[in-house]
Amino acid sequence: MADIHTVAKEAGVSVATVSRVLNNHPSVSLKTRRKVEEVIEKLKYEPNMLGKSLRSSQSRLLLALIPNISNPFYAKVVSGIESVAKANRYNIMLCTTDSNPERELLYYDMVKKKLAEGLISIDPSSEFYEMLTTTNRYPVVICGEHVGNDHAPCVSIDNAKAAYKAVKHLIALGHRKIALVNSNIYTAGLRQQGYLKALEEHGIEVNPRWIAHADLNFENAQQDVRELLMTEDRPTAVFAVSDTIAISVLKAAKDLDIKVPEELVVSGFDNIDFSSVMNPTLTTISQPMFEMGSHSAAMLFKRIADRSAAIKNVILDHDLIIRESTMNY
Amino acid sequence: MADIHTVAKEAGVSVATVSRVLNNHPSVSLKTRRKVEEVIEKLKYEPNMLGKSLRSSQSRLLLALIPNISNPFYAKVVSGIESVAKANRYNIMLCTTDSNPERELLYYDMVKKKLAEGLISIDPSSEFYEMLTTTNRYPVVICGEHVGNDHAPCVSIDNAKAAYKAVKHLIALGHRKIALVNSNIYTAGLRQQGYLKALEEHGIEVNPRWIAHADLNFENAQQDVRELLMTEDRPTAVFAVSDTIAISVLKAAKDLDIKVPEELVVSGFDNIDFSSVMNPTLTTISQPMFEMGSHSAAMLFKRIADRSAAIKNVILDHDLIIRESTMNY
DNA sequence: CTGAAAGCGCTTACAG
DNA sequence: CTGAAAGCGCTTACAG
Repeated sequence: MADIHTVAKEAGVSVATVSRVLNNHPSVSLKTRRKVEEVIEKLKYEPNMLGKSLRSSQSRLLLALIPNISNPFYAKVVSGIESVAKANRYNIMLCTTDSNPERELLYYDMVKKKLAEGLISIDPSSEFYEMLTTTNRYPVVICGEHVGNDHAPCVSIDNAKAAYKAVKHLIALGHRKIALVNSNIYTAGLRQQGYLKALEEHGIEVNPRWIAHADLNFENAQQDVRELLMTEDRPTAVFAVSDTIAISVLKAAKDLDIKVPEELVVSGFDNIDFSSVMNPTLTTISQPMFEMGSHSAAMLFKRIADRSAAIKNVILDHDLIIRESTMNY
Repeated sequence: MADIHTVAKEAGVSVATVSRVLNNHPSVSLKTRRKVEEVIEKLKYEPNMLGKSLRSSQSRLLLALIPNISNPFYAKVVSGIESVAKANRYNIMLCTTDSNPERELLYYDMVKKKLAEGLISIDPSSEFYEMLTTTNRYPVVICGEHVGNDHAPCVSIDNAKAAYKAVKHLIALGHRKIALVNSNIYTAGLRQQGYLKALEEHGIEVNPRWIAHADLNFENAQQDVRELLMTEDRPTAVFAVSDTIAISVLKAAKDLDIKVPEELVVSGFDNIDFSSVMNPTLTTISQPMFEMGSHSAAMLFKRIADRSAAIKNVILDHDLIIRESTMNY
């Protein structure tokens, strides 16, 4: 593969001139430019990014960390990130972590090692989250959670309040046997707070057997949820901390011949695309996914430009979307 | 940020020695190693990957291109890729393309520019696909399609045959008014061939009005599909080239009060997780997603190791999975 | 408008 | 077991 020296020699100019042509430096004469471009074309020369990035110490590359690609929620957030990155002529690369701290660290290392200039972590694991808020020294933004400090600014909705609102809705429908299906994402804790607060406000005692924990994977989640629904004294309402879990609840209910919403009402969280095509369609909380992404990216760019900039956390609005799974008949 | 020289000076050794410690070179004395490690720790030194990659001309990084992250099908393929990459101590980065040739080229450029050593393209756009099969000079593997040549080896199932099998199944149920819902992925063409072949074999005339085209996005797809179902002489069976489209068909049918499977049977393609939690559950074609990914990665490594290696295309098995959406009542 | 030269942060024969 | 030095492929003041 040709390098910049080969091109320079072939074109009868210095490597400095080739570099200037490559970077559209205005000082190159049209004639020289033409000749160099011709040689570049002829030799099919491709500039080596490693040399360029090393020298200029910028890769114009950002990382977006997501737990998995199965949850369509993340797709929307990422497209928000991409739109801002594009406007700044940066590329973004997607990294799936499976909520595995080791893998998160691996990508964080790529920032340390200068392969990328910064990173946005969407729904980080609690371990990674802890690390970021205590020892982080690199450009990082957390998306989907709002506890934070100077080590890593955050973009999120008010998760506790959103959960509170969803559970209030279930209570308003007349339910008092309300289950929570939790998961291992960090925000789940805040959503649980909202759930507890709503119950407390209405004097509903918390039944520990109705606080379940489910995997984000469908097959596992269905098994987890089935146990909850098969108990003698089963709940009449379920609040799940994620739509994928709520969809597993719908499926498990169908398998157990429990009618939704007649015998069981269900609320999810996230408003993923699939939630509106389910049968019944799913009540859920809608987060401003695109905006969460674009805000995160904007904050990251601020941090990259000024490592000591004071960046305010951003809390965005959310909506309760009522659909068939909690319709009153 | 400290660099290798700072560490060397502080430890009272040469940069060569620091480098050796970094790379676990066995020739370093225990005492020296200890001292260097101490300084690395103290200075929180992080080796710069750009310098390392430039010098050693390997980044140990692979790219996996997927059209979008909304389709859970890709998640499984990617995890197959990751398992093989991990075994080779390579990292993989996910890139979403929206089936946009420009974006595909952008990531291809990262390979050209040495940021990554190779690339696996899952369901490439036809433009990108053409480019790869004619002018590609870099380590690339195509996943999801099997036409190919020496420029880019491929891993796939026999898409035409799988579609043929699915449509045969619809015919066996007694249907003759069978619609095809197509999309813009490259494999769609092959799946259409299978559809046509099955009809032809059974002397069923092709009705052009029953060959529809849908976007892979839910909202758009539902609109596209609705038109098909609202015609006077509507089909009684639908074969969709992707599960996400088939799910849109289920949703549109529900909205139009058309009972599935009683008044309309539906088959999808891909066997994504959601297909089994739909109501009714979705008949579909299952591809060996994980294996498709792991084979692709293995082929890519072969190509990286030997740029002129002859690599055979791989065609894997598939299964027709019959579920409620085509049950006979 | 163009070139010679220094340097980005590493690795690796080579010599001792 | 260790170091001096060359070099990976670029960019960018500096000088002319």
